[in-house]
Amino acid sequence: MPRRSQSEMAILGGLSMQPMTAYALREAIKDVLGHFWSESFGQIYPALSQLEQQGLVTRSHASRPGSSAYSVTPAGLERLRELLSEPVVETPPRHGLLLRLFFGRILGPGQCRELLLTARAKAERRIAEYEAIERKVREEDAGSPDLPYVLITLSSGIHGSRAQIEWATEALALLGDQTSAGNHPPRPKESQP
Amino acid sequence: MPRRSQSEMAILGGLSMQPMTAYALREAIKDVLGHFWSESFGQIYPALSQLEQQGLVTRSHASRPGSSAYSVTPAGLERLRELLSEPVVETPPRHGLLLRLFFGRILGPGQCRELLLTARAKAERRIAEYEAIERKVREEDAGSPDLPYVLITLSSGIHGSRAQIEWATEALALLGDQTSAGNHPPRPKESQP
DNA sequence: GTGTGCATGTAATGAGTTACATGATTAC
DNA sequence: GTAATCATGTAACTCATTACATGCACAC
Repeated sequence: MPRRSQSEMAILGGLSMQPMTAYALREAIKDVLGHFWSESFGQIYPALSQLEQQGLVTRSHASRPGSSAYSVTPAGLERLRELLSEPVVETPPRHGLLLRLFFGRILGPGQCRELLLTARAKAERRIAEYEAIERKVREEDAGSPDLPYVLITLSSGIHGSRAQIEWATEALALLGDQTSAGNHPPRPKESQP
Repeated sequence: MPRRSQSEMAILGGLSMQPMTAYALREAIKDVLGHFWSESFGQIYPALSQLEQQGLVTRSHASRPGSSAYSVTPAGLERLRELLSEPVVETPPRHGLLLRLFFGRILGPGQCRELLLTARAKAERRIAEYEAIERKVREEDAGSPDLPYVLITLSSGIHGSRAQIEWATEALALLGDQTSAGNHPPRPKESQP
């Protein structure tokens, strides 16, 4: 369960869906897994060489000289299954927005409101993105055995974003939601219902 | 914007609420900010020495010899305000559960279901924790100017967890939920308790 | 012929965790 | 007295990002 093998998992998983070059793999991770995963070049290239040495992937010469497409070997698929079965590694949380709001007394209600409005707007944009992708994959990948799983990860994003919108709205109300730019002193709230 | 200053922010913020030793600060970050922030010893001690050199915190001899409590200087408070105003640093996502589900075809529906059930159970436990903390702070910190901000961060956790429960339930249904271990009928939207 | 995109890789750098070494104090 | 907790600090290590160096191919 070292963190290292998390990258391995993403790489083998990506290649298991479709053989491709390292460059394309990185693009795919950015575009497709982007909402919940990230890998950089500095990870992917060394990891691929290592996977090749272990016989978990093979490189075959692609159309263009100098470029090579990787694909997963049967042993690699076995390894992937193994990795996927390992317990989820929890990454230590680092939620900058919440940290700022926690110290909101220092920052003042005005700036806190701005932070919340921005976060809400972002969440709204994210939902639109997710729904667009959902429509796309439902059409393009109709019938694919991967489709339900792709939909599940998308759904997670949508649920999370919706929750953030509700939360931000509630928090704004708690801070005394005047949507004007004017400076209002923090009116003490009545005891919460 | 450098990530480094994120630790500074957490440290100054923590000390701004109450002067304490480095050890106590770490405990506080673990217990109080734990849901959305983390710092380790290896970060805190060097950062504190640096902050002291910059005159942003001062150490005063505490009750016990060999231990010293830190408190924020006026300059430190100014710096904190500055840091809090800087744009939120987005950390690259690394969501192990979603990665596994995305490759769910490899893992198979059975193991995916298990993952979802575990995630849902965890979210339920988290909600109970948050609600316990909420009751506690409403009582202990009643009237404190920090209270509304603490409640906002707690509320974020509760909303997020509720969303995860709903998502997991939906996903389980999508995968063909035979095991109704723990019945989760759609929760009617209600005003807060 | 030049800019953009595809493609590969290495080096520098920094962030952050963990383990270790050390010792005082408190509780039993 | 001894175990647990409080307390401080450093060193080693891992993980990951970013910048850099390089070059081909294709469109305009």
